[in-house]
Parts: sequence; structure tokens; C-alpha cells
Amino acid sequence: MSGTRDRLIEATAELFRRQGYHGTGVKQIVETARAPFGSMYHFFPAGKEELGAETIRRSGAIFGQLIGYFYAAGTDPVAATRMFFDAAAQTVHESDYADACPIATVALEVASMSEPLRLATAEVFESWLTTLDTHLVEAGLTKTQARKLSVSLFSLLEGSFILARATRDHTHVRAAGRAAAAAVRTALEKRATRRADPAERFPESRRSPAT
Amino acid sequence: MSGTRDRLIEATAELFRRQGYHGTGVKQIVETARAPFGSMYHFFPAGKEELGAETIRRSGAIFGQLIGYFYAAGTDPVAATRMFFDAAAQTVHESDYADACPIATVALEVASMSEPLRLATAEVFESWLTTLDTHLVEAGLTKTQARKLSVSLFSLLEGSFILARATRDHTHVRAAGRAAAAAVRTALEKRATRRADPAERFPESRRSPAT
DNA sequence: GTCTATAATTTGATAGAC
DNA sequence: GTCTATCAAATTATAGAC
Repeated sequence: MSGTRDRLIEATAELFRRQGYHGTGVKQIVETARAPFGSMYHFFPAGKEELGAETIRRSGAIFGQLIGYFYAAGTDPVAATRMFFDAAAQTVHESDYADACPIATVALEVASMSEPLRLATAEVFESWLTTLDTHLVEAGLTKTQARKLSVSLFSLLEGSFILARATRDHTHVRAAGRAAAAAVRTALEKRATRRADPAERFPESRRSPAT
Repeated sequence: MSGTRDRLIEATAELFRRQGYHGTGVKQIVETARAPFGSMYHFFPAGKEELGAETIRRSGAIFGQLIGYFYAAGTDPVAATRMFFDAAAQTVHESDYADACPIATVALEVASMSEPLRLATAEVFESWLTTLDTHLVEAGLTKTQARKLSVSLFSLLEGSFILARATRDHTHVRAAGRAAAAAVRTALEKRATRRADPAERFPESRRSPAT
């Protein structure tokens, strides 16, 4: 059917990832997509903002699937974390520091500028956190523990993406991945400890002198 | 003398933080700074890019001083981390999710677009890491340990800023701060352990069955 | 649905009077 | 150094033929 619409979104996604929302012009989008100018406003009557929202959701879904692929059911969360960050670091490096998070740049740009676009980025991020939550809960964490850890994993990834792209040093993403894996391991150990040692349910007991 | 130049930079800094580089027009800058249009090109002959680079360095220096204030000599790094993230979360909240990192948006925007601006952001980030490194080394970590931890602290802060602004939930920054403080505490404990127990210098020994 | 021409506005930047 | 008028180009968006 209308492959043009898809090409427009794919082209926009690629340009947004590298240049952000305001750094990408509509003209550049239709040129990249090899689509006629008028088709853009045919498929997206509300213009750039509508195309932007659609692109954010599409890019977010794809990246979310990638997260789900690494954090698949039955996979060790510690290993998954290490592998995911390492793969991300490799992609950042191989793309010459162009391809990191597909929507982070746009998210920061529109956070205080466009409520529809901000909402789209928020929904995407929330879906990523939910994916991580689910897997961490399967691994034994409570929902509260899982959510806190998911926020840390998200932050370590996104923050290290910023640092890597700015300094052109992808090892920052690997380093953040090591810290992330350690955080996951610690969280899982705490769970194991609590289950194995009921006394640990009383935090006050930890105030006793170290052995 | 020329307060006009300073006002231009200050206005640009404020606009960049909220709207990014491409989302901020030169006209808007001079209006915000209440400066005549011509003055901009008088003080910054190379135009927006030159003003942008100057602004990145200025904003970066101010935020770097803030980091140095929290991580002052003699301060407990764990407490400093918790307090810094909490203060950041509060600022994000009180500014209605407008004021987070002063240069992160610009850093992502220009990473693949302008080498002079990218370099400015890289230098700023590097200076922040160095400030953190110094304090962590004073607290007893090796340079290698300190740098890894600094990258994690940076990433947790920047990543949680993205999440907080997108979702309009500043508690994400607090949560990341808790994880950051925990990472600092763990790193310092490892240091203490190694100093107290020379056997720990041989990682292989940890492979022995748990007691 | 496709494509071109063009409108309307905004962009970064300059010239030149004061 | 200040300020205005203005430029050329790029921006988003529309109209209308095909």
C-alpha cells in the first residue's frame, strides 16, 4: 500500500536520532525518504509535529523490542545488562557516534516546547521501564525494587550515551554497563539474602557491629 | 564595561537549557537579553555558533562550580552525592521541568552537526568528571576507580534528567541519586576492604566457596 | 495519491547611519 | 558601540494541476 508513509517515518527517525527535532527540516525529510513534498502533508495533515509524534512512537517501539530481545524471559538479568550495554557501545562506535538513543535528543528538545511530543517521549520511556520491570520482577525483585533499578539502568544508558557522543569515546557506555550490571547483581543478591535469612527483614539488625 | 556581552551569554544559556540550540533563534536571544541586534555580531563576529560555544563553556563552568560546591574537600562523597541529586531534583521540579542540565540538549543536538560546539561540550563534561575524580581520589579511590565511578555518577544524573523532564516526574532524579550514593558507598567499601585485607588483592581468592 | 509551484514566515547574517 | 533596515536563504505549510 502506502510505503511512502513508512519511508517518511523511517527517514524522520534516522534524522531525528542524529540531528534532533529542530535540526531536521521537512525538506530534508522528504528528500531522504525520496518522497514527494505533498505526500508528507497528505499522510500527516497536522504537519511536522504529527510526523514527529508518529516517529517517536515508532522509534520507541523498535528500541523497546531491542530491549526485550536482550532481557528475554529466562535470561540472567546481569548478563543481559552487560550484553545490552556492550552492544549499544558497539553501535555508537560503528556509527561514528551518530546512533545512540533514537529519541533522547528530541525528548530534551521538546520537553518544554511541545506537549504532544513530550507526551510521546514520556510514553515511550515508560514502556521501556515497564519492559525492564517485568523482567526484573520475574528474576525475583519486588515491583518497587524493580522500578528503582529500571530507572537506574535507563539513566546509566542515556547518560553514558550523552557522554559518549560528546567525547567520541564509546567506552563510557561500556563502563556504565559494568556499573549497571553490578547494580543488578547487588539487587538480586539482596533479594536472595532476604529470602535465605529472615533476620535480614529487620534492617535494624544490620546496625550491629560488622563481623 | 560591556554588560551587553554578558547579557547575551546569559540569555543564550537560559534559552539553550530549555529549548536547545536549533530551537533558539538569534532574534529571540537578543530580545531576551534586551540587546540590540547588531551588538550580537559585534561581540560574536562568527555569529550564532561562536556565541553558542561561549555559552556552553560559561554554563559548563557555572554548573562545574556547583558540583565542586557539593563535592568540597573533606565532604563525605556518599552524602555529597545524595545531596547533589536531591538538590538537582528540587531544581527540576521548581522550574517546572525546564532547568536540568544546562548543556545536555545542545550536546546531543550538535554531536553530529558542529565540531566546534561538540568540542566545547566535550571539554565541559570532561571538566566535570575531573572535578568528581579529584574528590573521589581524595576519598581514597585509585584514579581508575574514581573515573569509572565519575562516569556512573554523570550518567545517572544526565539520564535521570532526561527521564524527569520527559515524564515530568522529578522523583526519578532522586531515585538515581540513591543508586549513585550506593555506588559510591560500595566503591569506598571495596577500597577499605582492600586496605584492611591484603588477601583481597588477589581476586582469584574470591572464587573460593562462600563461607 | 503524486508532484510542483508558491505562499507566508522565520532564520542567520549584513550594511550603514548614528 | 548602538541601533535600524534589510538581505538572502531556509523554514513550515498550502494550493491546485495531474
